[in-house]
Amino acid sequence: MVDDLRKKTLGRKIVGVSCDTPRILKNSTPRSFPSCLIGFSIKEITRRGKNILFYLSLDEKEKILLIHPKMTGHFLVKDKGSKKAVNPHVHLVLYLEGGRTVSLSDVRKFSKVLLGERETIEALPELRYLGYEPLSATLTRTRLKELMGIERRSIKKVLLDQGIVAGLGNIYADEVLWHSRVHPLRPAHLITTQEAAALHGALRKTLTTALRLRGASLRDFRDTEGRKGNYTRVRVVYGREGEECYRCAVPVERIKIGGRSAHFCPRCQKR
DNA sequence: AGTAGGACCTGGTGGC
DNA sequence: TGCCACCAGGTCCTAC
Repeated sequence: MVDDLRKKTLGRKIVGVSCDTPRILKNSTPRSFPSCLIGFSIKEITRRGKNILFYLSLDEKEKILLIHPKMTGHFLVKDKGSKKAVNPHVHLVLYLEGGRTVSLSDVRKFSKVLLGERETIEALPELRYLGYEPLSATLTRTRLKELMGIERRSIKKVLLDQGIVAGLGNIYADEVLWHSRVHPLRPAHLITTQEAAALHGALRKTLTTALRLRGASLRDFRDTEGRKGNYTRVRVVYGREGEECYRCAVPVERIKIGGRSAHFCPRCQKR
């Protein structure tokens, strides 16, 4: 998402803003929000965990627009005169100089939008308490093993905890556990050094592949052109309940862990 | 400390 | 075809 947004919007000035769903604006109103953004240019776009950060500037002034797309939010970028169908789930639009628009589409309206000064945004608990970036060099396999060592919760819950590793969601957590041959209910502190190494490798490989294939789209995700991601081509367990495990042919099972579904192979993922 | 359950929303799917 | 129950990639809150 961020790569696409960077390519298409960096350096452009915001000339208009509209929002039809006040509840997604967590610290402003549809009335105050536009005037806070108009005139600012998009200087940089980054990401921390699942939060997308737009760094904006106008003369000496700087602001950050934080957007968390939650489960179903995604961005669509269009040029003036685009013939693409109007998406009925667009709830926020940034109109850029030159006629380009950046729209936030979200069927379930769970997206979260926050606007503020750099210090305000960076101090927010949703950013401050985030854990390691899974692909950063600082998350070594040794460090991952240490992190797991102090957690008595199930490994699945721990992988989904953004305060430990930031950015993994339900699909990739299941995928990573299958590749690591670790059962999702295994208490995290009981994983072996070898398993931690497998987990570390699977985490890196799964996410790198997912990025290369531009996302999963097992449900709603679309890129900024409205296209689906291709991760389904390499997906191994998520959503394959009842189908044969690719390693041992035993049917994939699905259980609930912390209210979310977990898919795994009961034979090759060790409890 | 950890987890379950509900809340926030809408739409897709499968069963009858 | 229509209706209904159930399910959903995230996170936050309360209650146990």
